[in-house]
Amino acid sequence: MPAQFDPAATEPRWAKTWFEEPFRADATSAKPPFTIVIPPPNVTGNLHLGHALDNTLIDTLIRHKRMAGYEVLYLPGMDHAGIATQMKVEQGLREEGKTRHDLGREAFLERVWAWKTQSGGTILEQLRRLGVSADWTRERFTMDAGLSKAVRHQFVRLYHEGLAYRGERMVNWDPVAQTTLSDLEIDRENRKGKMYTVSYSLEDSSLAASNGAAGEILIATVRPETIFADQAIAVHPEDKRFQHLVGQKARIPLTDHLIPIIADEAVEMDFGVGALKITPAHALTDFEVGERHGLKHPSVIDLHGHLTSDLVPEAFRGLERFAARKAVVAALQESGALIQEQDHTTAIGLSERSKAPVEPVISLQWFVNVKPLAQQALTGLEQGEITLTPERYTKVNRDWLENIRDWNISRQLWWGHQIPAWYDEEGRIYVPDAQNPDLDCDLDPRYQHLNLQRDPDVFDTWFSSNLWPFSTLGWPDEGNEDYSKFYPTQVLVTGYDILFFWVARMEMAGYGLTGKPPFETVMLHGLYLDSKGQKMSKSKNNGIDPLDLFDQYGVDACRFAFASLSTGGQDIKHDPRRFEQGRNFANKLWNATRFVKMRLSEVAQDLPLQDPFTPYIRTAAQMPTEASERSQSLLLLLVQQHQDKLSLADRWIISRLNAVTEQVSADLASYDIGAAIRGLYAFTWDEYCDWYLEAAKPNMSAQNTGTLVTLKLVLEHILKLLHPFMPFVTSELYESLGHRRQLAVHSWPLPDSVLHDAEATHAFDTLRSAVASARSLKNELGLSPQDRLNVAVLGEHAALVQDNTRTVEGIAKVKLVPALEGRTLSQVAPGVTVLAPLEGTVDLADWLGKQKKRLAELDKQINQAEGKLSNEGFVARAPAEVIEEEQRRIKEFGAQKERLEEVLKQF
RNA sequence: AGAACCGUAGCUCAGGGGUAGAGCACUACCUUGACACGGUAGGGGUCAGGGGUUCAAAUCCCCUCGGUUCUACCA
Repeated sequence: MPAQFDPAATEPRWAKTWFEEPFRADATSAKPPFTIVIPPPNVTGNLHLGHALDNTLIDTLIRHKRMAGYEVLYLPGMDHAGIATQMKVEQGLREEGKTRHDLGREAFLERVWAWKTQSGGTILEQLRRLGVSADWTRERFTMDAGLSKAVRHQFVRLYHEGLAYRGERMVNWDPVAQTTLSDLEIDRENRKGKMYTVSYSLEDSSLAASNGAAGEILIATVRPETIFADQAIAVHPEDKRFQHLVGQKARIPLTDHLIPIIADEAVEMDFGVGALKITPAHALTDFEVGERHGLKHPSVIDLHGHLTSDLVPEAFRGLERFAARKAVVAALQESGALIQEQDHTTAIGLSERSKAPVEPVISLQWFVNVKPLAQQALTGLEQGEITLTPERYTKVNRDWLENIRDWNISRQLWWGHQIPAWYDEEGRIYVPDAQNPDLDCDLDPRYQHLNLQRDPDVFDTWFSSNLWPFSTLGWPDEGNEDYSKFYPTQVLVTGYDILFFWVARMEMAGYGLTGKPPFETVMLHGLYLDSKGQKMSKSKNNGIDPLDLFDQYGVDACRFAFASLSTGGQDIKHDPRRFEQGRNFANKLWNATRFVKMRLSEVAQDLPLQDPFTPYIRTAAQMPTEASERSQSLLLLLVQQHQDKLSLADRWIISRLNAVTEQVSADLASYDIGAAIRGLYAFTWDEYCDWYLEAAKPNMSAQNTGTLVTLKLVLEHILKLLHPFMPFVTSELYESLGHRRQLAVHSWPLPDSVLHDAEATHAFDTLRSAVASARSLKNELGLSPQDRLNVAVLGEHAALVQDNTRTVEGIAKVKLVPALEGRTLSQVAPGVTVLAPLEGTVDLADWLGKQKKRLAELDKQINQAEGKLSNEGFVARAPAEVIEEEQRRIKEFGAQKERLEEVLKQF
């Protein structure tokens, strides 16, 4: 066994095993289900740290539950990412000098599928490196037949319930991708621009607005190129400056068009010049104002972002919107209508995919009225059917469901689920019957006399990923085994940044279509930020590739870092030191095992150290009830069989292990994965390796069967507890200890109060104090570790130390003697004072300084405790345990103080 | 404009009414038969500031300052 753990030599074999012989979920099992569906990444995507974090947390929960005896399903898959995928394939076509229209819809889609088969989905391969224990036989894709059927059923149902409708509304248009977008596919970005003050002349030149000269009214705008589509000028109804002008008319500059001046509450009096132009076709708020005032909404910008329409003076027609802005500004300036131009920062909406500024347009699209669906989800949330952790996100979830707007679900793309709606020559809509949703209307015998054309558009990708928790399990076939067994799912793990669009939509779809919550618990984690605390983005080029981290530190180390950095949904700032810590920890574990194996093979070849329950695998009938588990507890068995042969250290580590087992299980139950791994790290390193292994060293002859068995079983127990977090190294080590079945299918240890041993814990703590004191003295005396120093022990627990002479001498590398002659250097600790002969070159002043500091500290603690106890309120109101603790502290610190003063008398 | 989170050792972060913690960094010593990706002994903090509640506040409440994020946006 090499002296260093080499992840590269270990990981590929296990990753391959877990992919080729996946952990298949058995829908017919009698075990209780535990289901997590992966948040499906884009088929175009690469693994980023968010995915790695998600899936580390998921796999940790999953591996734990599998070991704990649940029928576990971890369902992997991807979504088809409508726009992203289509743009990717179109990019390829462009390089061949073609467009998708050259191929036609059918050939284009064949090409997309070919791309998907060949180069899509690398992300799932990357995920395998992470060691996820997914059921790869159940991998799903949102464009699969089954999931497509689910989408179709969803639409048909919503249509017949009156919730899906077609209408003319203002939508977000991506002029590059040539499709509508939902609000959530838009990134807001603050950009520097200009705000223009423009003069509109009043029809009645005898009037004046107080913000301009006679005969004019000034308005402010950032989009002067849209003035040709203006339908009104709006002012606030209570704005005294303009009240006399309401109902009057003004002329759009560069044209002869007159528009009314209206009053609307949406206007902010204090902003700009107090008046603004209303352009209902080109801004959402303007559209809403227009609706209130019965304005028309002519458009002057076409779907490619060019100025068009008879309303536009010929000079500007055909200009691209940003070129048009320059031209219009120049013309306004020339005509004297441009009064002012000032710098102004506006939040501009950019298409998430094409990065083009989004153009609000009025268009005929399919929408879903989500209010009733949101209401059902809200009710479920209120009733606690879904729990969010951290709990504070419940409010965010609720706010989102309460304020949700109608959802534009149609996209002008080819890649996606084509909308199952047909139109006749008069534009009437035909949608399949609710009873027979799979029958296309143009194949429906009832409609053969009509010339039906199918809607060419496809659904928003979210209109399929909202079904993911149940479409992947066979819905709409609710009699399906998988659906019956594994739905609703238990946990959803994702970043809080997509609480809004994905989580809320799954909740609505779950309640609306299955009548059940899609998941019981939503576990939200924070964003993974770069080391400066900034969000990673392509534009900033500050992304960190998890695959590089895997290479550099090993996957277990990365999983350790992800797990230990994740606390309470806080954002995670990248810190390489945490990955080093994980790497070092994996190595520590490796070497602890190496040590145990070496010693056991030297000393104990004949000992019956085989785990008596290997290959014991818990079956359905043996669900972990407390009673059945007890009889199976290896540690309990160990304690029973070797009771007389256990050393103090053995008893101590078993008691501590039991406490840690209990704590880790509790942490996992409350989804506090960070606390769980931090606790395991501390126990493994600081207690098992630093103290127990050292204490065991002098006790490892063949007669010490208690220690030899403890050594091995505690190690195996640690490997089990760590397995969900660091599956590679633990599987490898467990196997190397002689187990034939892989660690992942062994059972999760349960704590047992019988193993709690307070006496051993206190006693061993005293030994630790004695050892630490002896080491400290050796340090003061400038001795090297191998020098055997004679030390004597005084104090309340001196006898205990003497009873464990071999252990203390072995760990501290000292020689315990009954007493010392002459001057001594001493170290006072709880329960014991350790003395060493004062010889050689010692910096006495330094040592005395430290002792005085220590004395002052003791005094401070004693005074604090006495202060509390002399406070009547404290004695009257504090709990009895707290009062006893203070009394104990006075006694303990008092004893130490006494001993310390005794020691200092010599000087 | 609303909402939430954060401010603890030099750095990155745990803790979350009753004794201030970890990793890294720092100082000194140690290549001792598991591990230098290691070991031992140390140094280092008025828990952002101010009020309040309480017998007791780093922890709960309020305010201020600083930082971050989300949502909505003002032409």
